[in-house]
Parts: sequence; structure tokens; C-alpha cells
Amino acid sequence: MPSVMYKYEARANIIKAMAHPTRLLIIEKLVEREHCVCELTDFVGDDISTVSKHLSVLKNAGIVTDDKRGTMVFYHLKVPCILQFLGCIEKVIHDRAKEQLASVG
Amino acid sequence: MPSVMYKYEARANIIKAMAHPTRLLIIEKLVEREHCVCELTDFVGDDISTVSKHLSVLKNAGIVTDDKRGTMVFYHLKVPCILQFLGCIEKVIHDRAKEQLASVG
DNA sequence: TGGTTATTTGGTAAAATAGTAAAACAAGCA
DNA sequence: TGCTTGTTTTACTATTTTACCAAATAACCA
Repeated sequence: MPSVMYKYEARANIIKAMAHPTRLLIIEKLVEREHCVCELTDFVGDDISTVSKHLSVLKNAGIVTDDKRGTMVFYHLKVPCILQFLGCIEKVIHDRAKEQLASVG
Repeated sequence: MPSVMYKYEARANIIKAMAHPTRLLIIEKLVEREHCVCELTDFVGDDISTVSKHLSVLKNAGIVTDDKRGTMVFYHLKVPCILQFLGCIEKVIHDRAKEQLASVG
């Protein structure tokens, strides 16, 4: 195993933090502007404790930051370049769909 | 839960496929050119069955394609835009390192 | 202080994932 | 056909992740 493996582990941890449908939904929602946990909970539709945990995963990974104002905690996206990546992901999905059509028809 | 959730699940599946240090290493290796399982096994240093499984995960996600030539199977990266994303990930890591320094000093 | 709202934490059962050894398969050659 | 090499699949256990509920915490207001 290459000795630079720790570098890939650090990267994998961040990617892992993104690798959940709900967290992707949250990330995309946070692109427009910051949101409090309660707003994100309404939007996602899971239990608030579940949403809070997803947000802590994103925070630990360094993808979002939190800001407590009064009783509410606002989260905001720290790394907008993640959006470009989602475009790349769409390309994978699109390419695959096209191939499946080709192999059928 | 939003009814578009299947879309986020599809994305998450692809991201999940990337979220492993060895698979990131393989992806980066495949940027230069295609490689057979045996070459990747030497490079990564894991058991060939382990590497093969990682490759099948990447293949199922649509990130690589395989091409059997004789007894060997060559894999090649289908989505080079993934590399840009790795740049974004580096930014997350770098930002976080900077903050940790700031909070200490 | 007591009550209310917003969020996080802890515990737990269910689901998903990782890792690997062994078996299976496929291609080429004697 | 049978042997060898290269790769894939299967089967299994161990580990991790997830989602919910309930309890704990924190900030504010009366």
C-alpha cells in the first residue's frame, strides 16, 4: 500500500460525508442561502434529530459551518465548488442512462 | 421527504462508490491511462480479489468501464471530470487545516 | 425561577458496507 | 482434454451507518 494513503483517507472521509441522499439534499438547499435546522427539517421531512446528525457529519467534514443565533443554529455551505462536482455526477448518471437505452434498443 | 429523493439516491450511490481511499487511489491512477487488474493490484498492494471488488464497485457506479483482452481485463476512467472535484476536496482539507492552526495559535 | 422553543446527544435495532478466503469461470496453450 | 494463469463471484463475519425515540442542553421570555 502506498505510503501516501493517509491523504486518500482524508479525501475519502470528506466524500463519505457527502455520500448520503439526505445530505446531498441539504447541501443543495444550502447553496441558495444559510438555513436553520428547523427549516432543513421541514424541507427534508425526517426527524429533527436525524437532520441534526446529518448536519454534524457535514460539519465535522468541514463542508458546512454553523452559527448559533439565539435558540436557532444556522448552517451554511462552506465549499460551493461542491456544486460543480454534482454536475459531473449528473454526467455519470446521464451517460449510464444513455448506454442502458442503447443496450436495450 | 421530497418526491425527487430517488434522484439524490442515484447521486449518493455514485459518490458512495468514490468514498473509499483505495478507490480514490485507483481513480487517480486511471487518469493517466487504462490499467489491468494485475497492474492496479501491484500498485495498490491489496489482494487481487479485493482490488477486483473495488473495481466492480466503480464499474457498477458507472465511473469506469472494463475491456477484456485475452485473459486480462483493462479498466479505464469514464469520467475525467471527477478530477476537478478532487481539487475541491483538497480545498476543504486545506481550509480545515488553516482553521485548526488559527484556533490553536 | 419556570416554561417554551430549538437543537444535540445517547441508546438501540435494523440495514448497509468492508474485507477476504474459497470456489468458479474464462482464455490460451500443450 | 487437461493444465495454468488471470479475473470474478460467492459466502461469510465484522464493522459501520442509519433512523427513530427519549432525555439532556441551551437560550430566551414572563
